[in-house]
Amino acid sequence: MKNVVFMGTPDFAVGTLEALLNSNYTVLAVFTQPDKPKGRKGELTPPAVKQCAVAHGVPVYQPKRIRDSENLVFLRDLNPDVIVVVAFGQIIPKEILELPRYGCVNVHGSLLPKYRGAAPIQWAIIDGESNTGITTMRMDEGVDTGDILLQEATPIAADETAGSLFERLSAIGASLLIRTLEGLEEDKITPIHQPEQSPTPYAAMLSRKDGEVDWSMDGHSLDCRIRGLLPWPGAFTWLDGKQLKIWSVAVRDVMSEEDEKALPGTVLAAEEDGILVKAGKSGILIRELQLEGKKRMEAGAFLRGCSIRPGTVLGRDHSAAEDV
RNA sequence: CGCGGGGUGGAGCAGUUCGGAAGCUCGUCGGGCUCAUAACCCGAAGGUCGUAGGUUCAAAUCCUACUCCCGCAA
Repeated sequence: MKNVVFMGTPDFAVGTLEALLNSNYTVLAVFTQPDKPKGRKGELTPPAVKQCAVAHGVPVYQPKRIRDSENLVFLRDLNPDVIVVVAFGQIIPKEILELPRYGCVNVHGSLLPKYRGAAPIQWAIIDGESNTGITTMRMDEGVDTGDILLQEATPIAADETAGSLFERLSAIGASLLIRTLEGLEEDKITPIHQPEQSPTPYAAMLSRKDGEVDWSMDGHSLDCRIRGLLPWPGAFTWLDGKQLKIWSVAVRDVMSEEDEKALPGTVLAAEEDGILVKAGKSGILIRELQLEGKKRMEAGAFLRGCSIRPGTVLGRDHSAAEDV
């Protein structure tokens, strides 16, 4: 086995592509998503994988629909021994899956069958899992349901964010893929069939809306959720009708009797080390935040310029009533 | 030309509506109180008010252009 076609799109896939480029395998071509408008000005930006491929002089193809028959014809001509797919972002049709001799190998950011779907890394943190990992699998027609080839686990730290976990898993994925290809070649891997049902809900892609904080959730769950949402889409709530982004929190369980009665989202205290907010039946200390139009800053700095009285209620439903 | 907020000593902000002495909460430095302190009291330093131009007797404030940062939308 020598010739590889790579399909991938975001940062997460770049590590694996680089590992392939630095290996004995030959990357015939790279498939990635079309350039998309990005940022405040909507400038057309190429995906991270494209930038990497271009830098290494590998031919890049950006079909809008991988299903279109011309792609199948083209791939047939390339005749790769294997197609490596990492966070590509399009469903690959059966005809392509069956094309290469060794099939299509996918690098997935969870320990399958857990967390099938587009955002496995984030959801593992949101659910408060104590560990997760990388799975390489031979793709079939289902989403992340193919036979498992190799797995490597990594613990989820107490202060883990999706961003930090992404970085780590990206590196693990790169090395695990190379080992997987070598293992396949030497016929040393026994594929393991996945159970029909995943033990976890489908890990759907996150959107900005998922970032709105539900203060009725208890402190620990909220902490996990906020960390799972960082750095994108991020968690936010509302203060006086303005959006307030939350960057860093700590769970606080100890509450006075009076605090027990407070509504979820109520500010219980605002001090140098943070803003204590009622969350579910416990509390959350907001340590780093960012008000709409302002920069990210620590709670102490924020309070020096903008005082928040205890009793203020954060959230959409209360911001309107605040003015009364 | 997508919508909106902002740039004021080292940090975070007020002041701009209605032009007329540069303020607030901290930090820093010096002194005092104290067994002691990040606590308290007294004092000091530190700012071309994003840049350039314009109006005016007078501009942080009004007008024009530019620039940088941020929230939303995609």
